Amino acid sequence: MDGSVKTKRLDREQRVSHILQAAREMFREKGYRDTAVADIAARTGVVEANVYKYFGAKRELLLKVLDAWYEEMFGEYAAALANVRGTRARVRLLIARHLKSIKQDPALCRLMFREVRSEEDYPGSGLHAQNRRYTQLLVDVLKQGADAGELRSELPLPLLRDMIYGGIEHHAWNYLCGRGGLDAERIADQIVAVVFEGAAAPRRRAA
Amino acid sequence: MDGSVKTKRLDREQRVSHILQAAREMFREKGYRDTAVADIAARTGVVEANVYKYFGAKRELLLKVLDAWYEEMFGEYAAALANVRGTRARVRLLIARHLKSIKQDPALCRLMFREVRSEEDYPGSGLHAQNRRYTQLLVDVLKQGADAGELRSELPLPLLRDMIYGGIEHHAWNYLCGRGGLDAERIADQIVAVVFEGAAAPRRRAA
Amino acid sequence: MDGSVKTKRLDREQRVSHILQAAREMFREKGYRDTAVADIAARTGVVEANVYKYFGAKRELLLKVLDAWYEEMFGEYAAALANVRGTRARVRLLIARHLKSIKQDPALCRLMFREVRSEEDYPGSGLHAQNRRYTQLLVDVLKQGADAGELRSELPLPLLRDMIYGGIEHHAWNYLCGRGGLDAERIADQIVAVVFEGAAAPRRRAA
Amino acid sequence: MDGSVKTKRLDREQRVSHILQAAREMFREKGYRDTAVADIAARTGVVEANVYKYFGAKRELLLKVLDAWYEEMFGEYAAALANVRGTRARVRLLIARHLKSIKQDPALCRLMFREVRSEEDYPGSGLHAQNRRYTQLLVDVLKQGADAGELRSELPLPLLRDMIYGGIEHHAWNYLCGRGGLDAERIADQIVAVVFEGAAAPRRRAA
DNA sequence: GATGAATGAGGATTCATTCAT
DNA sequence: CATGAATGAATCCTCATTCAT
Repeated sequence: MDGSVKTKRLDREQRVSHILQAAREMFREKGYRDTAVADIAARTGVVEANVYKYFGAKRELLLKVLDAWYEEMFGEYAAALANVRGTRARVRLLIARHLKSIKQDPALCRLMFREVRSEEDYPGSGLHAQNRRYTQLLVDVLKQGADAGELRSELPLPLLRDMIYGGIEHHAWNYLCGRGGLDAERIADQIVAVVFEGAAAPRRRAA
Repeated sequence: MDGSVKTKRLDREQRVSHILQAAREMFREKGYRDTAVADIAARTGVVEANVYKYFGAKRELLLKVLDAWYEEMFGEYAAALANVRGTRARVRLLIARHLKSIKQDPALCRLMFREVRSEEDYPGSGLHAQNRRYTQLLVDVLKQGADAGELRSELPLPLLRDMIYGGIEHHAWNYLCGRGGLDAERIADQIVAVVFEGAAAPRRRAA
Repeated sequence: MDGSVKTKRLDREQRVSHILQAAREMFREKGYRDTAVADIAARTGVVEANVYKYFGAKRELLLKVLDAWYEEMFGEYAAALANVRGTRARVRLLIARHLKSIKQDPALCRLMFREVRSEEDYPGSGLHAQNRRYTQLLVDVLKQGADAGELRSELPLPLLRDMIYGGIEHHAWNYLCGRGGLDAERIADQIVAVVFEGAAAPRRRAA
Repeated sequence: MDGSVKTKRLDREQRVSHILQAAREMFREKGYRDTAVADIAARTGVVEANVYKYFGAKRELLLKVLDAWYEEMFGEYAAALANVRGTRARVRLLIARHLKSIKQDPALCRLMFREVRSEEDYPGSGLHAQNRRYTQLLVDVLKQGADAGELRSELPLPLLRDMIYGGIEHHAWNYLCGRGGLDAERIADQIVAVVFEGAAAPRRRAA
């Protein structure tokens, strides 16, 4: 008797998962605006109204798709971080990983900028929280670095985070728009260098 | 006897200017998508078709509005720059100015991100060129700093530019979305500090 | 209490049929260009978007309407043909029938000329095929006549078909444009006479 | 003093002629509907309102363009006809000429069918008269043939005319729509043969 | 006679979303 | 739970034509 219930549950979960998968593909291929709910329903093999059964609105689909994406990334990064020591190496890891994520799925990345981050419903949303958790990884690493004396203690960490992620995004923009390449390793090195050493020419030691 | 106002006959230049003004206001108030061309026409006091006479498409209006905005900013910044010496001070000037521009007209700023930068017609457009000219101001200052020996010579200048502008945008995002404040001076100081000194704790002098 | 009538829920087939019917009527009454899709929707008792649900574009409606028309005519003619023997009588039948169709529904006839036949999407369309099938009836009859020795064997059948149908249309044009009458029987006789005997005066037998 | 007047006159005529020329070209290239009055004005090098100075409406331009076309053709055909004797040869001349005109300027030919002949303002228009004068050439030739005893006397001449011109148009349709070729001489021969000898197999003389 | 600014009206199409069955 | 019929609202853009200067 409960077997059937469990089966039902699985069905529902699978259905939701299928729809999300279809949505992710379509959004990737055609973008958010150019994807009709009907398209997603069709690809999933269900009817439009069915999509609304599981997701209240088209936008929710978008949010859920990106949420899942962050979930994946977060898990991977956190795991990778566990194996690396030294603030500099850890920062570099997160930067390189972020760049690689952009390379691997630029379409989803664009969705974040184009369709989500600018919208009014983003701040406070679950996706926003997810995003914070994601970038918080970097802040934590920086914090640990500061605590360990590897970084200046008075640094405005959130600003540093913004300069890193913002810089990456700014820099990757052309790539995201389908133009040019993206050499993750090299850029990661350069960012780390700027962040740690700064741009100022070293003072002559003596006199 | 009725309330209708006969549209005054203006020459092309004036009419174009009026339409642009109205568009700027409407876009600011309601955003791009939620502004109908008819709205702009109404505010200008002309008929919709008249708008299309001078601007081939709604999107062109958006581009022209932002173009004019950059034009204004560029002129101001370049002028201000002429009065300041020292790389650090000059960089700080541009950062603070940029932050203030964001504070002053966050709506136009959002338009750039939401509606323009992500779109396919942006790269290669006149607005893109305008934007490059704008950010190039900073690159030039950095370049001069490097030439003068104030900055490391091997710095990847474009990346530095991206970290600064990207960092600013990332950091200002909440403000842009109508949340929180923006202390331009303080942030400018912090960014300059990070950029010039870097985040690494200074090495102990001795052994 | 208001006059609005709740649209009855119909299944796809019926709805499509109703829309087609309404389109046929409107096109007949006001012509293609002067009929708005909204008009058709209103007459059908549904909303505009509903029309687009079943017909991708206004033009598709036109094509479908005419397709149905040809379908009707083809069935009737083919049936009638089965009961008549002799090439001359069979040819005459098709000519008279065609003339009568023109008389009966000149508006649809005009639609073919004004809106369809001249357009680029016509050749190769389903309607084109339908039209060929229709006129092929005549070619087949002529072919049988030639095989039976009633017609010259070397006749260019397609040209003959064109002279007959083209002649009919040319001749009926005034009627189609709402001027003058159309005596189908008499014209059919005349055409048949010209086609079979030709215009040349019979050679004097002797000498 | 009257010299200046004459100059003015010439100016006006030239202006009209230029506009007509431009209209003819544009209509040929882009069709009637897809040509804006502004296009014609631009090509002529004048302002839109100027076109309206000389032609009351866009449609008048179309009519005038085609009128001039018929004028040219009529002159040529009438002249050519003067040198040919024999009804059959004369009929064949007109047919071949008509086919060649179609070949030479299919675009203008299409304009007649698509935009003019089907419209309500055509019957009774000057262009209609022009067209009648043009086709009347053939009727006159046939009439002369009948009077001379070369053709049956009881023939319905207008119908014969319609079968010939209608047949030609029907037959040339594919060519007019940009598909296939058009062998004027061969088709002319075939039409003449059908018209004069008819389609019926010659009766066996004897028994 | 020319200019060019301004108009007015029209019309197809798209989609997210709901609701009766 | 699934279906799919129905909706409603929104908007860009085109163009022939007129009229003040």
